[in-house]
Amino acid sequence: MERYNFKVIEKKWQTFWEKNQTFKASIKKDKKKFYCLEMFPYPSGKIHMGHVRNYTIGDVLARYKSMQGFNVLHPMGWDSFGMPAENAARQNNLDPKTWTEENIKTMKSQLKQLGLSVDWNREISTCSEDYYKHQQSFFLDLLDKGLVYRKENYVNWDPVDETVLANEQVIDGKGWRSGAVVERKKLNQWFFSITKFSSDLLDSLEKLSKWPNKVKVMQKNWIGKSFGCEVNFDIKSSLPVKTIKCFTTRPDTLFGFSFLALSIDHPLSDFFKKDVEFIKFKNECGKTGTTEASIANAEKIGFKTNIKAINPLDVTKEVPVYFANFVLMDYGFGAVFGCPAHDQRDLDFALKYKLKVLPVVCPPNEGDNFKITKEAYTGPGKIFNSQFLNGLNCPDESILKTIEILEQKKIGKQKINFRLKDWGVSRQRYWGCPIPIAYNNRGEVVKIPKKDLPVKLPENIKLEVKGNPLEHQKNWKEVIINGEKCIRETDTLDTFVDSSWYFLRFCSTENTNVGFDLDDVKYWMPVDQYIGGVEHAILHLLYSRFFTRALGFNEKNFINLEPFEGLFTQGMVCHETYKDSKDNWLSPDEVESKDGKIYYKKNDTSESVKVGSSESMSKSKKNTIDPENIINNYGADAVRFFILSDSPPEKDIQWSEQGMISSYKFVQKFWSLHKIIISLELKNDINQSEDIDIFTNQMIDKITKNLENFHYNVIIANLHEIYNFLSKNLKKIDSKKNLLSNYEKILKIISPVMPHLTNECLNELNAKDRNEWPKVNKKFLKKVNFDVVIQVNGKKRDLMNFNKDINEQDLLFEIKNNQKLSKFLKDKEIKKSIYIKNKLINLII
RNA sequence: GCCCUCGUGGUGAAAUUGGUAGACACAAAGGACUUAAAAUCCUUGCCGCUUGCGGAGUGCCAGUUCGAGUCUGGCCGAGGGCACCA
Repeated sequence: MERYNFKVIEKKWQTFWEKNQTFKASIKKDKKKFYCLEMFPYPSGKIHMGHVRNYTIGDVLARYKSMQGFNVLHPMGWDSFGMPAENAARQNNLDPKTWTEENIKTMKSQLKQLGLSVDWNREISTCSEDYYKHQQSFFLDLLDKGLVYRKENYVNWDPVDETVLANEQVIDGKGWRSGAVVERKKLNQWFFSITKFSSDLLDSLEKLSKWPNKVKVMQKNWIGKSFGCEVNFDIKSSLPVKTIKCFTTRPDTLFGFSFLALSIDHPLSDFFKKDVEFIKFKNECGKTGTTEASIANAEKIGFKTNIKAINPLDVTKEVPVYFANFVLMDYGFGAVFGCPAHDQRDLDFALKYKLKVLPVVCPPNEGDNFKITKEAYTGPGKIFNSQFLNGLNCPDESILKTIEILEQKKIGKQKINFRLKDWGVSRQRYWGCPIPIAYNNRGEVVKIPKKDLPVKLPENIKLEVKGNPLEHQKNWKEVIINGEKCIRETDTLDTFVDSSWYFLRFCSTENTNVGFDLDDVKYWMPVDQYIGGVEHAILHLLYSRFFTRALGFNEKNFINLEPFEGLFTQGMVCHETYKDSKDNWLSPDEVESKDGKIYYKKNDTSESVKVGSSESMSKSKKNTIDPENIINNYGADAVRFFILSDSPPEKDIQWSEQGMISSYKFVQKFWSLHKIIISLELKNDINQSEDIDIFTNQMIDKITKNLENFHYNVIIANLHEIYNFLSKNLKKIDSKKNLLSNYEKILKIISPVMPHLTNECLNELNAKDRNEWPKVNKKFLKKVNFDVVIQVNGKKRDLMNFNKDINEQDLLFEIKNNQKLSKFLKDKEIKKSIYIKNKLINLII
C-alpha cells in the first residue's frame, strides 16, 4: 500500500493556495463577512507550540466559516517592536532591525508550513515605517482631542545602567542586569487618558456576551469602581492649608475616626521637605521591596505630624495627622481617614501607634459593649456610638444617609472612584515608535507637523551606551520646526500602543495614506472572533477597547467602539520537566524512557532522571518541543490534529510524543482507507441500507455544533469515530455511488482540521465545490427505532428497542413480557411510571 | 485577605433543557498473527459470586426530584486573577 507522503502533498497544496490566492480577502458587500483574528506574534526567533495551538484553532474556524459562505478576513502580522530585539541586538552586536527582520522571515516560513488560510497580502509589521507613521498621526490626533497629556511620574530607575526598568525587570528590588538597588525617580512622561472612559469601559463589558466571563471579571476588577464620597477635613496647624480631602466608601464610620493618614507624596509633604526626621521616614518607606509579597507583608509605619484634623461630624473631636507608607498617592486624594474598628489596615496602624479604637457598627448579635480587639469588623449591623447616625442599618441605609448629611452640611460630596489609572506610554528605549513631539528652548511642547511624519528611528545607532540610545543621537535629536530650533522627544511608545489598533490596519493595508479607511473598517469590523492567550486578558484588550474609543471620540461618523465581538482564550501547551542528579534541567530530547522509567540518554542508562510536574513550555525549564522538527517528522495535518485533540482548547494541553505518533498514524490510516474506498468495486447501484447516510448526517450535525462551540477536542474524537465507522462498515455498503457521495461530505467536514490530506482526497474524487460546508439532510436524523432505557426505581435494568411512536400502554405491555425484567417486577404492583418519549421509562414499584 | 474557575477510571477527557456515566484517545495487562521483534487486530479495566448477574460509583456531607456529574446549601482540595485601592 502506498504511504501518504505528507512532505510532497502538503507542499503541493500550500503552493496551490498561494498561486490561486485562495485566501485573499476583499470587500464583497453582498456577502456576510467574518473577521477571524489571532493575536499576532512577537518575532522572537522561531515559532513555539503555543503559536501552533493558537493559529490552528483560528485556522480551523476561518476555514469552516469560509466553507459556510462567509467572506472571511484572516490576516497575520508581527508585533515587532520591543525590548527583546534591543537586548538580543546588544548581545549579538547587530541592530534590532536586522535581528527582527531575520526572525520574521524564519517564522513566516514556519507558519506557512502549518498550512494556515492566511491572507499574506495583508501582512503588517509594527516596526515598519509604513505602520508606525499612522500611529504617530493618531498620537497627534489624540493630543488634539485632549486625550494625551504629560506629567511627572515615578519610574524604576537603575542607577548603574542609567536606564528605566519595567516592573518585570525588577527582581527583589534590584535591576535584572546590573543587580543595583532600584531607585524611584520622577520623570516627565506621556499619558493616555484612559480613565476618561472608565465608566464606559466598565459598563460596556456587559454587552460582550461572546467573551469569557473570566476575562470580563478580571477587567471589571482592574477598572475597580467604588461608590463613596469625598470628605473635607478641617485641620489645625501652622501651615497655610485649611483642609484635607479624603475619599471614603465608608462615611458612615466617621464617628470612629481616630487618625488621618497621608501619602508621602501628598502635596502637604512639600512643607516637610527639610524635616530631617521626615526625610528619614521617607527613605524608610522607599526600602520596602517592589514585589507583591513584600508590599502585602510590609509593616505599616507612620510619621506623626503636629497637624490635627477635626471630625467634620463632631467638631469637638481632634485626631492626629500622619504620613503613612500604606497610603497611595494615585488613588483617591492620597489621603485616608482612619477608622480602626472597621478596617483591618487602619486597625494594624492604630494598634502600633496606640490610637483610639471606637466601634461604630454593632454586629447583629452584639450589644452596646461590643469591643474590637485584634480583628476589625467589616460586616453588617447597626450604627451606634455615632450621635445622630445611631440606629441606622449598615451598610445600605447608613452610607447613603451619611452622604446626604455631609452634602447638606457642604463638607462632602458623593463620588465614584476608579482604580484604573491613566496609561503611561513613554518608554526610555530605542526599539519602539518615536513619539512625534519636540521641545523648544522654552521647554514647550511642539508637535511634529503631520507632513513631516514619520519621525523615523535613526539607523546604525550605538546600543552599548548607558541609558536610552536615542539620547545620544545628536543629529537626530536636533530639529527645526517652524523656524525654531527644537529637541526631539527621545522616549518611544509602549508597544501596547502598537497592538491597540493593528486590527484596524488589517482592514486597509493597501491604503498607505491613512491608518485605516473608514469604509473598509465599517465593512470588516468588529473582529468577529479574536483568539489568543489569557495573559492579555487585561492590558492588551483593555487598551484596544480604549483606543477605538479614543479614535472615535468626538467623531460623528465612526465604527462600533467595541473592537472584539467574540473572544476566545486558549490554554497553554505543557510538557513534563526533567532534571539530572545535579538539578540541571534536561530537555525532552536528552531523556529516553525504558521499562517505564526515564533515563538520561547521553549517559549510561544507570543515571535516572528526576521527572517533575508538567508545566507550560519554557526555554528556562528546557521542556520545549520545536514545532519545526515535529512538522518535518509528522506533517502539518498530523500536528494540527494532535494539538486540537485531548484537551478542550481553553484548557492547558499536555504535549505527548505518544499522542503525536498516534495522530500521525491516524493520517496514514485514513489515507489507506481512502485508497480502499476509491478503488472499491461495488456492483449494486441501488442503495439497500441507509446506515451510512444516517451516520454521515449525524456527523455533519455533530461536527457543525462542536465547531460553533469550540469543542475542538470532541471534533477529533468525531474524526476517530468516522474512521472507525467506515473501516468497520465498508463491507456492508452496497452502492458505490452512495458511498462516494457520503464520503465526499465526510472529507469536507474533516477539511478545516486537516486541509492538505482532505484536499488531496477530494481531488482524487474529482469533487466539485470543495469549499462548501455540507448541509444536514434532516431526513436521516429522524430515527425510526429507539433504544429505550427501562428503569425500575430509578435504576437501569434493560434496554429495549421500540418504534418511535409506541404509546406508553403498549410499551408497558412489552415490558411485562420481558423475561429479563420479570425478576424485578414479579409479584410487584407498578405504582407509577414516568415515560420520556423515545428515551426512558422509569417504573416505580 | 478579596474575587473567579474547576474537582468524573492509571492519564487526557466525553455526556442537549436533570434522563443509559466514562464517548474518543493515551498508558498498562492478557491474547491472536510472527522463528522473533516491529506493525496490526481482539479482550480486560472498582467490589463480590465468577457463562452471566448483582452491588457500589462523577472530591466529601446533606437537600430537592420518579430520576442528580448536571440544580440548592455547607465543607474539603486544586488552579488562576488582584493585592495596603481607603
